[in-house]
Amino acid sequence: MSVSDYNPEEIEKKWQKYWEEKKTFASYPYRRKKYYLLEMFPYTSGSIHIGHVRNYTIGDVVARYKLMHGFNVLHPIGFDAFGLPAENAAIDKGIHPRDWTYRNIDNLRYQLKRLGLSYDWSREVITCNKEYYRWNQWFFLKFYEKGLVYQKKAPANWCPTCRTVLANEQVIDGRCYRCETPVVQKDLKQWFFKITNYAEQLLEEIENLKDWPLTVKKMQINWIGRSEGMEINFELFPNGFKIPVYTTRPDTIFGATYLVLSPYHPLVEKAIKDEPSIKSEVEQMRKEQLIKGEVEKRGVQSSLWAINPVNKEKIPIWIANYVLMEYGTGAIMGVPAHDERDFEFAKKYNLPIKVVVSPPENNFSRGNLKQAYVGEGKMVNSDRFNGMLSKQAREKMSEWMQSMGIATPRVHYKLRDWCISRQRYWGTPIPIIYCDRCGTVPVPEKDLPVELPAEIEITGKGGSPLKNVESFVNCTCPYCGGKALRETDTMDTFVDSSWYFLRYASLKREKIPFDTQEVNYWMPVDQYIGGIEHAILHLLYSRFFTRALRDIGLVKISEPFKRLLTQGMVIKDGAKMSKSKGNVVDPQKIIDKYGVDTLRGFILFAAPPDADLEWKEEGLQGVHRFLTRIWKLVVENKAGEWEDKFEKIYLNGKNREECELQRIVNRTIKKVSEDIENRFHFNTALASLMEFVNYLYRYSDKKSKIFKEALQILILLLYPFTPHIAQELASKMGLKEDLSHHSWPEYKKQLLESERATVVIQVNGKLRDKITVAPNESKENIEKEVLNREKIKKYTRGKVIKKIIYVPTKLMNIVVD
RNA sequence: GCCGGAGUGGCGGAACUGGUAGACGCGCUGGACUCAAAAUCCAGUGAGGUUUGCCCCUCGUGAGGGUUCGAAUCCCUCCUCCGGCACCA
Repeated sequence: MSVSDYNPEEIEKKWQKYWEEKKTFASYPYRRKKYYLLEMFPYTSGSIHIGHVRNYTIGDVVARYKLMHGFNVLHPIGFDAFGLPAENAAIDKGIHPRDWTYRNIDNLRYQLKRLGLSYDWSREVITCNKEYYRWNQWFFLKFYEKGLVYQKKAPANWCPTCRTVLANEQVIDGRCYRCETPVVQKDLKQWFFKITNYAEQLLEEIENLKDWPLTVKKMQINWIGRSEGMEINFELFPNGFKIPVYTTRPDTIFGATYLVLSPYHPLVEKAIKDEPSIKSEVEQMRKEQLIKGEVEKRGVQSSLWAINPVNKEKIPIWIANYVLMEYGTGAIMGVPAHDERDFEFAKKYNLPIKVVVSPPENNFSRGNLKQAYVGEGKMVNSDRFNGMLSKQAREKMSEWMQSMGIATPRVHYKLRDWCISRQRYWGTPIPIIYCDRCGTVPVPEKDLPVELPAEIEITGKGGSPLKNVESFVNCTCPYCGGKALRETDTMDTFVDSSWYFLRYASLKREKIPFDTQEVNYWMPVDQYIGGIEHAILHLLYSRFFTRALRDIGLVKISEPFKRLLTQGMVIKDGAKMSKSKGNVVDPQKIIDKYGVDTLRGFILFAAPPDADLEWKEEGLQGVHRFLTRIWKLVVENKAGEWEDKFEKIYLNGKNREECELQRIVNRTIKKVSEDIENRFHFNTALASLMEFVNYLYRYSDKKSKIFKEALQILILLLYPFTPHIAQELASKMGLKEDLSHHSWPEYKKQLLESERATVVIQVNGKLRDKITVAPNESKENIEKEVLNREKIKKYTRGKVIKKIIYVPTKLMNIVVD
């Protein structure tokens, strides 16, 4: 490479080996103040990509920084090893999912180690090991006992050609990703976790997550989707059968001109019986509803009629594709004047539109609306409520309807129960047995784990692959001893990732999922770092799981992740890196060329962690140059032994240059510490280190003791970012200690400011001059001085000085007429 | 449509609570070293104007208004891009 003998590969491998042999990053409970740092574990696909490197590098900086502050840091890693791609590999390449997965894990582990990350490898978790997934089964049984698990029919994506169930991500534009056959929906009996039991808690307690990004919190709030309204009973005419509808606008009930049932509403069967000609129409609508996205509204009028309970009006009952069975009661009152969707529908089918809320402007002609009016206003056409404000009417009418026994207040959520059944092989078997005599029975705890059979043929055809493994399917009922069949679905892999952080936090774990005492010591995770794509599902499921385990008595806490950082994407040529775009950068190649420290340094320097990062090869060279400059600076100027009395640097400044160096050292320590601690702005921290290095290059007396001390500080500050070169240079300077055990330098407040401050002088807010003053100089003295300056006189001559604003040590603004 | 986030030099990005806009890096230009190149080191680098030259002036943070002594930062209106949700009654 050149003059410098900085050889990244050699020193990086050397220190990686050292850390591994010394178990530098092994952690044990109950000592000192704990700090649990976690990055989202990788899915076991092929190899590490730049996104992983970014994620794990950010974490590593924080881990090493916290270690230097004396924290007992828990920093584990593992592998999210169950999932669909393993089965795809089996189909495409004929490799057993298990072999594919373990081969990938070996590769990933090797690559992660080459990144020099400060992991406690002894805590590694691999979710496809039976030692791990048996506890998924155990939790399933516990949840079952608690009534948090139930089974119901639910539609699954079905490809008629492949004769298999597809995951949502395998359905592309309504077609099978493999053969492009249109996907149909098929009702299957599936297992659900009752996450909706926790909907209110999960929503309310979002506000306790003070250190989570606002966007993630907003996304979860929207996802849970709480709404308050009334359930109002309409009556079927003439027999009085009750049809409850849910609305958030009970104030508009006098404007209901029809009633709509979801095509899946139970009453629809009766409607079809009465009027068989609508059957095909209804079936068409049912199909339409299963397709994602908005379709044109359509419906059909049934032969049924309903009575509006407040005015006894007889209104028609329609069946329409825009009403969902899963939300509310599956039936709505149609108020076209005040609901956009009802309006669109009523226009299409010429249904009457009755205004009951008059907007404040109040000049709209009845029956001639261009669009629905959804805002607040004055009640009209609403009997005794006329003239009342709609907001008030909402309360009064609710009370009134309640007192008549026709309505009850209701809260609804968009959040649905979590369907955990997957018709897949490579996942955790659901521990359930179907017995003809005893029915659906859970596998007894003592029989866990229900092991995934090794012998399997995966074809991508048919239903659950486990159905064809007779030795798996056929079993005996644990209660009556008779012949029985096993459940052949496996669990959603989000179950695996909903508690892995608890498993990490426990060293004793053969006979238990985790040690409660240890987990109570380590939890919650103090800092969690990962991609924004997990903002909803993974993070919400983990919050649910933690609460469920709390209620079973296994953990104390409710929130698993105290502080969350969602890192931005890595962009190249204006697009997210992806194989299909062909813009993928292989981290291994970068490491081979520049070393890990350069790669880490660049990723940290190019953008703050929560912003997207633009990949630029040239930027790497800049960071490499920076590291080489440090290398040269230290190697050429180190002298004597590493001196561990850093306080000297605060006291020993004798001449002007030394005093300036002191000041810069102190400012740099402050800047780097605060950038890491408060904001994770590693880019600006590194920028200040670059400025520091540039200054040290210009420093004249490089043989002085104070200069050597400055170099030591530089190395300490550098360590979290580029640990290998920092550790090597420290050792070259004679330090025997591991830098992660060395204390972080502290700055002295009184040495941050210089004896002279530069004050900017403005006239009417425009920069005109600068002046250096003593920091404690009085406003009056500075004023006197400033107003006498020729430059300033030029602007004040002949003008009236109205005001002078002085911001001490920073700025003086002279305001003239 | 609704909810977030972002728009700053040729580029990535700084400016933390309103107080010198453009730190740091890349790129580019010039110089030193060299037979030459690479590497390295030093200097310059928002746009425009003015000047022999240091100087100095004007404009400038997506657009337009406003608040303020002072706005990239706060308020209003709008545009563009990115992400999430999307018939949830």
